[in-house]
Amino acid sequence: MKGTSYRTHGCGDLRPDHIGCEVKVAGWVRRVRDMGQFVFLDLRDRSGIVQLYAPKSSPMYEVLRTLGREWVIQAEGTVRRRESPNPNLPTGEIEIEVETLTLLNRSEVPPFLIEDETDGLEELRLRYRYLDLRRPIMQRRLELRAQFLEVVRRYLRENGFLEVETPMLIRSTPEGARDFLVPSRLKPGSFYALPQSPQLLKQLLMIAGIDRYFQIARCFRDEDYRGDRQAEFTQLDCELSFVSQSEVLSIFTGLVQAVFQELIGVEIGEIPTLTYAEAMSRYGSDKPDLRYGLAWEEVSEWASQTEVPFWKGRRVFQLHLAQAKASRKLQEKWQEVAKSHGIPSLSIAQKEGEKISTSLQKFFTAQSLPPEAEGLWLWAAGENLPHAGLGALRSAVIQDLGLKPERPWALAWIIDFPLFEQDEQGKLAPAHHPFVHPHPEDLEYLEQAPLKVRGLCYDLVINGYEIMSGSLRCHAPELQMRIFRLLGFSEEEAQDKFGFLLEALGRGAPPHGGCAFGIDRWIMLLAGGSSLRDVIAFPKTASGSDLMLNAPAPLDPEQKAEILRWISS
RNA sequence: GGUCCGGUAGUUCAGCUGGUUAGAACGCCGGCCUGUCACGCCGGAGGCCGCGGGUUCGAGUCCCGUCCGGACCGCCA
Repeated sequence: MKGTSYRTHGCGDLRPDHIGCEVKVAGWVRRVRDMGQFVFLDLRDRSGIVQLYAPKSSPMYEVLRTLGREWVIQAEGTVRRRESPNPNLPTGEIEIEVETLTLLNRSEVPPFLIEDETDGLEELRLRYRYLDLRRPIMQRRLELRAQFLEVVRRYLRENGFLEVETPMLIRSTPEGARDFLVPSRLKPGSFYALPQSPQLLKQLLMIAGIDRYFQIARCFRDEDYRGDRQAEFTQLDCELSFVSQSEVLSIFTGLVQAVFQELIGVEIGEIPTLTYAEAMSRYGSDKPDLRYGLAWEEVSEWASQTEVPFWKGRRVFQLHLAQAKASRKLQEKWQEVAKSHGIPSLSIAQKEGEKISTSLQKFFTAQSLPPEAEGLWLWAAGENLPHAGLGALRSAVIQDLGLKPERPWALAWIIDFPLFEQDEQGKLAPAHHPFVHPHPEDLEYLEQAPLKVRGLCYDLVINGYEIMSGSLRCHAPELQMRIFRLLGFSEEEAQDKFGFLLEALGRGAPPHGGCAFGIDRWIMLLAGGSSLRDVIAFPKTASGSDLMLNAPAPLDPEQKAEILRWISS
């Protein structure tokens, strides 16, 4: 740390090399320990903690012992070797014998411990976020986030990307999440929307010839929040022209490798690719947690040759754990899980040597299974097996048996997502967003069998979290219009909502595609946390309020009246 | 929008089927202590039991409403 008029060193920077030096430090009082004949004081700043010392014979003794926690002080003194070192502290071999002390500011007694292991609950920590962020562990998380941005910027710049900012006040588009709206004063009755993502703007940048773009973009979605979902969140938003899907994946594999390597020293190697169809049938999820090898296997053929009557003519999926044992209670719980996810039949068997215990007793002996196979089996059967149910069962089994991950990090590209899905009313809806380029092999039956059409899109899944999502986009206006028509937009509606895009596509749009990383979530994983709020400096609660600023808040009456005038005209 | 859990000292919590003066630990304040670093020891202060209503002789405890926080479902292209 560079010195200023307030300090010559950071508290945590002092080492035995400094013994004998006259130093000046400034920071917050972490704790005072008055021993009678002398006093110790732990002083904290961002660089760490150093112990101040004053013997009773010094005039500083009386000064130090009366200081309160979190008071801001400046101390001047001589670095000396400790009589009893503390090996748990980087500065544990030295202390500063204080000669001059300046009180820079007092502090109220803090409502919770300003320590890595705090006693404050999250609600309190959010209310006094500036105190929460004073905790070393929180500062390390902010540091990790800053390093992340640094690595990402460097990698992308080295690969020819241009960082471009796009506006926050844009217009609302009909699909997707609910928009946050901003009333316009100069055009009463009209509204801006805050971007859910810079999707269309970055496509326009490609048409502008920017070629390779990125942005650390703040995005806003007015939906309900969760531990891993905030009203505003940060995306690493990227778009490239003149690239194939595999080229996009290869460029961003490099980025992901660089981040893991430089931030946490982990070599992730190549990232395996899984199709959507494989992911769904093996793991029951399009974002499987692949730290666990456990996978469903279709055994319909084998099942039809057994005596089990309700397996005949049905599809049967099997989950086998060679080492595992499940109590009756757990088995009942899994039956509930299966039932609540619409799985028609779940059978469970436990085999040890020649002994087998199963609800299939009547139709089934130990000989029905290969002799060397042991452990726990689950069989889900039905004409129609909802994949989500298989996924929920797999998660439940992993959690309830307390399975240990086979590896700390499991990454995968998931590709070949369907382009469309059906909503509740049976209407066609984009599975991803309406600008995804259909898979060229499936283009011919776009109109005939739209649900079978795959998109040129890809997700990156890390430990069961969707960290990045992207696609190649439609660059031909005719193709984009075909998609809009399938989604039920008339020519006029499409022109009204997306006219600017269709027009731009008709003015020399290059083939292009890109992606967006949810970086809050990714940094959360890298920091080893399970809450987004721990890696965002000033996060909001699950109901979207900021407990420190007390936002959202009612308006002044005059302000409110003015807004209402704009809105209703 | 729905379901569930919680709200008691500065903090984290306990408080049984309703029953005298609502507790503990940490923190805070005062005193003592020659090497602490979660210092130790002695003493003390500290409570609209989230808010409003109801039931009851009597409510922290039961009921209704409301606000706040959390988890989950819906939602989040």
